[in-house]
Amino acid sequence: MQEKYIPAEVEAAAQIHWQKTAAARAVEDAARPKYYCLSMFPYPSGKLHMGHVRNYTIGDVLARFQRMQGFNVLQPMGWDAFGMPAENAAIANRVAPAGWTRQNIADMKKQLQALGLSLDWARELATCTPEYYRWEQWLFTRLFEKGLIYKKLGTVNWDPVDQTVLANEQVIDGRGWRSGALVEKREIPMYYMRITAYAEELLAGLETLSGWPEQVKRMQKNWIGKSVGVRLAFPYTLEGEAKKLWVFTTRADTLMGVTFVAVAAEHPLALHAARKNPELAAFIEECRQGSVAEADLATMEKKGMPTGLTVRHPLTGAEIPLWVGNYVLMGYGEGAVMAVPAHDERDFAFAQKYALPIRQVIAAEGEQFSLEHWQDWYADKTRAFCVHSGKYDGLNHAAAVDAIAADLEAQGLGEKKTQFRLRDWGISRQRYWGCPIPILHCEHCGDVPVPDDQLPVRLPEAVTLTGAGSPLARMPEFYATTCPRCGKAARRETDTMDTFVESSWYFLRYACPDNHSAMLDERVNYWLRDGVDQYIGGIEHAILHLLYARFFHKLIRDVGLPGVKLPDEPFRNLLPQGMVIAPAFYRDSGDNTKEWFNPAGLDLILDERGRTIGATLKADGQPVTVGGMEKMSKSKNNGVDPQQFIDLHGADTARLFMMFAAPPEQSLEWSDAGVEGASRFLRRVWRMVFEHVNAVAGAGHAALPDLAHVRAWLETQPARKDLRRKLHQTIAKVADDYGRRQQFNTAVAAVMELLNACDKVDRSTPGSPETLALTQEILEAVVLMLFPIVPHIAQSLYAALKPGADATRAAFPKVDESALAQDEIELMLQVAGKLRGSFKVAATADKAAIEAAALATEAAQKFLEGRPPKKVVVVPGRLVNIVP
RNA sequence: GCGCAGGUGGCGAAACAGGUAGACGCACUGGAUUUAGAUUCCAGCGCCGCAAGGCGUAAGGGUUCAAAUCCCUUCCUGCGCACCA
Repeated sequence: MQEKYIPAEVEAAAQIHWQKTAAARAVEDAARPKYYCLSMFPYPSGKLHMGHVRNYTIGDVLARFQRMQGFNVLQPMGWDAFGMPAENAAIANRVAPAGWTRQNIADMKKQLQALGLSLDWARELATCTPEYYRWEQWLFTRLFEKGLIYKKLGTVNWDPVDQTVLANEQVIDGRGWRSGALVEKREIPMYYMRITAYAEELLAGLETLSGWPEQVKRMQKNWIGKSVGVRLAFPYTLEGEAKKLWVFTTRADTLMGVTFVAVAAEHPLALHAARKNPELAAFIEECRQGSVAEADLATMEKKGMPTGLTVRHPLTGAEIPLWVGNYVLMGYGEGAVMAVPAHDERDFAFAQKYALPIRQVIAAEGEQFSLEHWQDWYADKTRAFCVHSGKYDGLNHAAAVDAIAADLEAQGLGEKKTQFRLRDWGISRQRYWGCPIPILHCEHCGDVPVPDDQLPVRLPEAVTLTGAGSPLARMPEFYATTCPRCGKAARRETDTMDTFVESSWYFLRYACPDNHSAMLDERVNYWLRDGVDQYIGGIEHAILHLLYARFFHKLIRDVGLPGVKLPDEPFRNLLPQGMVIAPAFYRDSGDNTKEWFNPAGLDLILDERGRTIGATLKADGQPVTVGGMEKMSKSKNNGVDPQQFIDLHGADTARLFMMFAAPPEQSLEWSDAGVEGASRFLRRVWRMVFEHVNAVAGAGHAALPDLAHVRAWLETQPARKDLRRKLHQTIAKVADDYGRRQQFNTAVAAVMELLNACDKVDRSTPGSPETLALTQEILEAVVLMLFPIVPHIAQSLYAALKPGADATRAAFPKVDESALAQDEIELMLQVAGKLRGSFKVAATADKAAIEAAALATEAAQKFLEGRPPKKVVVVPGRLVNIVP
């Protein structure tokens, strides 16, 4: 064994060994329990970032631990390869998105391999290949025929200068990111997936996901947003014709307090009124400006204008003014809302602004209604009741809703209805680099799904991108075709699918990526028998991706594939991982923008306590401003390049630092000093093994004594007996941290503590065959306990400790229960809840004996001053609290 | 704006079921080894205080024998908001 730890050599050797032995290859084996460990696949942006390293290290730690526990582990990897960055790169660098993406995949694969992840590369897939997306198209046609995909108008961001649809991300302060033009909302036909048809099941399914964090389930529940309310109509007459304006409300009990009704700017009624009202037309035009992002809509100033039209109150028949409001969304519900200013904050602010009447219809016992103090008790459904509401006066919330709904229903003006906040999923994108939507438009037959024998609809790869619309729409060789039903000329759909569609089912395809005749086959039944065992990925995916994937999984289950049986939920356990953050440094550029500097190009100025109080740019020696901790990103230029880092310190150091610095779900602060600590620890373990191996060789014993002999010897060696207890306590703790708690930082800390204890004892007594045997037991366990996190160095050290042994095939160390037994334990002594000392009792002592021992302590005597205690609380195994 | 998290020494964090606050690591200080540096080793390290002791988990209040942990109010930070992935 070499004295010096050289990560590059150790890691290369281990990786070659794993490759030769196909250590990570996953093969179906009905006789063995499986463990499917899945990390969210990356977008091939070109370079791995630290968020990836963290994500995949967590996955690898769990995969390796579960292998040591005897499971048949599948840990696959692939590429979420369609998306906008490839198009942006294509425009900027005049390279085709396909080639750019493939090169990035090749580069990133090398980086992933350098990390020593135990991935089964034989199952690698990329979503931009026809072998993958053809099945997505195939499924699309099935869903289209079942009515689970349909067409309707949807609102998008339109850049009037670049003549293109923009993603929300491309709209900055209401303007197009390239053109700077004011963005407009525009309605275009799009295909939608009927996720609302699964709303109930998606909601109910959350209850079965015991392996998901409550936080994520709550977010999904609120996102689905089931509410029971009343759909009701305000009748009106337009050009002599009787019509109804429908709205939905969860507070029908406030119906008598309605003082106006508001519709969206795009609502037909608003457009009708605007024809004769130029001022209103101008306002509607103004409402068209800005992005469609909900956060923008919700934070903008609420504005409105009367249409001059009125609707009638459904119960009283009173005339109610109809307004246009910029906060009412056309694509949401009915595109109209009833307003009760007295009992809704947003309506209240709107009414104040435009001097609209405010009418109290809810009161509570002992509460005075005022415009400042009604929110406090309005929502308190146990106390509030109707007032100024005619026959409904005195009814509480539920009774009033029932009565009002019944009266509305009798007149055909409303009914109780369950509504979801969840909206159907618009999947059409007017972009090139995505999966083509397999639809043909025929003048005679309408929208016709592409027949199976014409699938896949291949995305042409030789294209020129201009930034204005999709090149597919300019390629007759792509879109010109004939209708499979009538044989006449037809036009192929040129929109592509939302890339969320590809990422909604890739985890199923890993089971059988080589099947060219079916989407999935019976291998799925093995790997997904009860779903993916562990899914790991960024918390930012808590709602959208995870909800879409759950939905898609159920769609595939219900379409039914021959020989395939899917569980109801795809992901049994979910571990959402926090971000990697680092300090960001900048200079103000004067024009309200900031120039960000990478820490690699800076000299940091530290105060006497080691805090960063300033920094200068190496290039010019001038100061830069120290910003806060930010997510590592291109825009803040605060990223650390994983590859450079691995070249410098090794993959194991990177993995150890990432696992030790914070628990997986928390954000992780990058720190060069912390990395130094991780590196130091690995050198220390290496040195301890080196010294031990040399000591064993130098002692020249024929063989180290066996366990029975060592146990007997320990009875005469209390310090070493304690050390062996500590070893087995540590094994129990580390196994629990890996398996149940998934807290790797405390697992590492426990091993460090064990080594600290080991060092202390060792120095106090000389070596002997028994000592060496105990140290051997400890070091073997330490190396195996660390193996999931730092597999390369552990591979080397295990072979050094046990020549010929392969750590990759080793089982996780077992706890020796007999080593855990303890004769005497220490308890804390509290007086009036304050810690005043401690005392020892026999481990078998009962409550009475513990209490007696506590009262006999000097500290207790001092505080009691001879008086009997008022109360004594005994918590066995922990403490005694004496209340004098 | 709405939804969901989080806030503990100089720093990253630990405290798992309401029961020893600060494990483990970093930084720092003192010492040893070394030609020097790096490395390594030993000791110290929440705040105030000579000490006894007191105070201390964002702020304020409450429940309890006992609160970082439970409840209420406020403040701050992060994530998501449907076309970034």
